[in-house]
Amino acid sequence: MVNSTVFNQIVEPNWLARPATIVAPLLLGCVLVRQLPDGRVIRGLIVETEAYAVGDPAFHAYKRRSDRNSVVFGPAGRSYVYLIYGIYHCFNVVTDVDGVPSAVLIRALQLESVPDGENLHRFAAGPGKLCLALQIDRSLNGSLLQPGEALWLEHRSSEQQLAGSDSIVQTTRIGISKGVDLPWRWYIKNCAAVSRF
DNA sequence: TGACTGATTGGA
DNA sequence: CCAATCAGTCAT
Repeated sequence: MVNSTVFNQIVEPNWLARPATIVAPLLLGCVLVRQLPDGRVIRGLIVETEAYAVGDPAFHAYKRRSDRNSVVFGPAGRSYVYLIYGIYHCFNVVTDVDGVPSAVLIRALQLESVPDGENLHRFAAGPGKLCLALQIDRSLNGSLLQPGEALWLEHRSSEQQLAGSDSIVQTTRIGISKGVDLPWRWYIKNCAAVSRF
């Protein structure tokens, strides 16, 4: 009864080494931690996720391995970051076992604080916006998600336990033109930091 | 609804 | 080589 009530447990690669459709809802309520080059730390509660997996036509790895998507073919516990529409970045957590392409897109965070004048609940409400807020770009693609690196994940603390499955909404994914019927998007119900309701 | 932006991809 | 596409965001 010492550290467990004070410090969050780190999310380990083995915990992520399951199908993206399993991990994506479990990541809701976990904390994404960003340590900036100057040492400052930004923490955000994950409130919206999407799964991308084998046989999924919307997945970047649907057709073949390439320079861009190679990290999602590797073992769980690394970041997959790509540039989208020429201007924004998207951050994913690589999941499932080595050799099975799979990832979870982190779509929105609830931050602890935001710059003066910014909306606390909207500053990281969207995959491009959260990468801006946490200064995530392609230089972090393939990085290990563990303390001491630029990014890591922590499990839900006792103060932020989700009430139960009632508090999670499962629906279809956003912004894609293929695989639109797969219900592989999850978000925390009634959370003002979700990108779209 | 459409403008913006540039890496990536797939087809000549 | 070139054209289309794109897991987004914001202003209109």
